[in-house]
Amino acid sequence: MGSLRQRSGRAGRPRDASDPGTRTRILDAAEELFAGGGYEATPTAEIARLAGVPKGLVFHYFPKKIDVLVALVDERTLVEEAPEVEAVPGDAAGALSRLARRLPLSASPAMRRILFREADTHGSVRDRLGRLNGEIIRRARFALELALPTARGDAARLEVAAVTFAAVLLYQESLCQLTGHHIDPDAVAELIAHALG
Amino acid sequence: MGSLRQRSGRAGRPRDASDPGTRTRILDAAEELFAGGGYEATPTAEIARLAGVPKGLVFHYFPKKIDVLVALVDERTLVEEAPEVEAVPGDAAGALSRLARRLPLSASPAMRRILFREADTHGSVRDRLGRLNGEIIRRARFALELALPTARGDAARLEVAAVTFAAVLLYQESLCQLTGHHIDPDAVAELIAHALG
Amino acid sequence: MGSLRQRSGRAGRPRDASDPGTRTRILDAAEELFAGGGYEATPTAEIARLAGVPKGLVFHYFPKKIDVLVALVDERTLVEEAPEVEAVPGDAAGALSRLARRLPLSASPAMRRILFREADTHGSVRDRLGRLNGEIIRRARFALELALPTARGDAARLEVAAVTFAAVLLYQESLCQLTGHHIDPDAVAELIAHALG
Amino acid sequence: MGSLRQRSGRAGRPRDASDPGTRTRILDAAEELFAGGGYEATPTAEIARLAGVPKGLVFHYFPKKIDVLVALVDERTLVEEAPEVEAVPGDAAGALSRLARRLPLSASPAMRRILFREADTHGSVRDRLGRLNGEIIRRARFALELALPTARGDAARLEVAAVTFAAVLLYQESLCQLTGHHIDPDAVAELIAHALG
DNA sequence: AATGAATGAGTCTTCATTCAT
DNA sequence: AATGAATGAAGACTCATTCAT
Repeated sequence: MGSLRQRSGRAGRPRDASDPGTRTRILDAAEELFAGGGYEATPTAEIARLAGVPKGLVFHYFPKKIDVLVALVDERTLVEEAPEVEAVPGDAAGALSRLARRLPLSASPAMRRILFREADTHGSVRDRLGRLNGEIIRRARFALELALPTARGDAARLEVAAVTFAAVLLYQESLCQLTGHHIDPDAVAELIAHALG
Repeated sequence: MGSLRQRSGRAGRPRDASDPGTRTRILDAAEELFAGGGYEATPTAEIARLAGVPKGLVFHYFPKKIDVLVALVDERTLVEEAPEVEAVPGDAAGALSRLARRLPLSASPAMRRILFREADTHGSVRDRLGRLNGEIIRRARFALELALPTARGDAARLEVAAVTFAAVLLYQESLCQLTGHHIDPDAVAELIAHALG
Repeated sequence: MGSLRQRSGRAGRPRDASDPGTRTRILDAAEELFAGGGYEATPTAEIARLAGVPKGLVFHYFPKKIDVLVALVDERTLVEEAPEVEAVPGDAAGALSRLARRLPLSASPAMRRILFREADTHGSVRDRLGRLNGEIIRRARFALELALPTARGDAARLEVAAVTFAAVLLYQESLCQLTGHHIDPDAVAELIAHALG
Repeated sequence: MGSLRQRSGRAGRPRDASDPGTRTRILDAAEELFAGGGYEATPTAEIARLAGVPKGLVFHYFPKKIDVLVALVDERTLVEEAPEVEAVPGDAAGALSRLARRLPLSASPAMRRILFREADTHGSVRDRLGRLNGEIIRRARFALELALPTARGDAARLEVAAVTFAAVLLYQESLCQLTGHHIDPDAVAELIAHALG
């Protein structure tokens, strides 16, 4: 909150070089508000106010309110091109930790909260979350396979390890925020590595 | 205009022996609807319709809509009196699995989904979720200590194991529903036991 | 249920030259209705109907119903800049009568009725009424002092005269309406002048 | 407030000697609440709660809510049998002052506030207020005629004096409450006597 | 593209009133 | 007479959405 520039000027103002553009400002505002109070609880008028644009303009860029959420999810939770996994054979914990730090999410913490919160009610958000989770699992599995060539035999356990780690990675913030209990991905990585080692 | 409101009213029907009671029917309906579409998206009128009671009666029992949610959380997510943990020394996986099957939650899956979904926006729900999580962590830790007397030395790792397992337990349904990826508590129990063993 | 609310909207008609403006029309309607049936007994929908605007527009200009009353009191019961009191020495009755005709109230009779009726329950209205009364008392006292320089010695009686006259002025309409008994400010002015003369 | 006995017992309880009776307790509660917040703003449920009786019982005694107000006005604002006016010839001020102290109103201050507040909207209340005012005017006129036999010639001025004094008497509390300005009936009596003297 | 007044369906909530017990 | 659950009409207020300018 308070991070967005307020724009009090009227129409026709020349675009400032540092002006991120109206559409972007609207999305910035929506991201902040959806993460804070949730999609349902955020009136479009509030988005407009925080973005510093007139109410009607939001509907110029996003004909329906849901389009704002869809755009946010589409544009701000990209699954990045798979970076190479640097796996040192034998160092499963390190491989997972590195994965954690390169989450294939260009998503801000705010976007991650939005993903969880709205997945329940909005199919497109749920799809995106599912795909993200799948991608993380895939990479965790791959990292573990690289780090522990000998463990390949126990595919089932490896899968469980990958799924568990993915869950921890994606949910860590929600977990902390909702339950008040911290969970440290690195420690979990270490635990899992031990289980497989 | 300016005159007195004229209103008509009628009294209720006799209570059937198998009737669980109006208040219970309202809570049943609310549980179903909140779990399905969420608290915000569920009009009180819808609760009344599903419960088979007139709209006004919902407010007779629950003066504010939020009171329905609070009652649900208060009455249907009880942390049960700690049952004895049956821990066979050496069998950490079994101890955790048994814990999973005796979740100190009298909560239905629906209630668990409600807990997560609404914890974000409703403090009292969040409190309850935090307490539940804390309780599960405590019991998991205790179960592990009983099952693995020798592991007591590594308190930190034990804690990570407990926290991870609690997260999996509480979130399993949300995880599955939101991401489409199943996570099997028993397999995770086995994984964790291996890590500590 | 659980889906997004679909709504339809339409935009407003062009403004006629003789159109006093929507906000003004709403206030006009509210003034009439509040004076007639009272604030509590007037639904906002009724205000909208009389003003010829859709229900929602009332809330566009006045977010809460009470804001309509407050705006009415703020904007339509102005205490005018003190006009000169024309006092002919010796003519106290005339001075008071002239004061009566220049009540420092731009308030219509309707607004005066509203002031009394709602002062009971709405602090801001009560404040305004108190200030008006104070102003009238002040002017009545001043007028009497100018008209009766010799009476200045008896300050207490002059004060009682001013207070009584102010009460009659402010309440005359309510008195008549509520009790059915007319009270003529000029006659009271004459009576009071006699008492001081 | 707090002056009414709370009755928590159930039906069939023997009537205590000091028990004023259910009907009376309901009226007591209503008087307090109507004077405090007004008739419209007082739910019948609130009356029942303050009276310490179940909601349904209010409607047993008073089938419609308005009947409570009507009963209050009928039974608690009696115009007393005219007491003799003690008028000392020549002492008009004293005659009026004595009248003020024997207001032909057995009404409590609370009832007087109710009379004014609800007269606007409820015909029967307005009637009663009109009759009271008429009675006070009549007595004031009579008192003045007795005290100032010589003033009889000026009937019009005497009438104005009576009307003004009646207004002050009836409205004194409302005036003070609404405007914050005190008005002293004795001082007004003195003023009026001077005008006629 | 920009603006904000206009629209009205929908939501929560209140409350007088009835009636079986 | 006593009790409180039951009923539903009405009212305040919200908000996505449209459109003239």
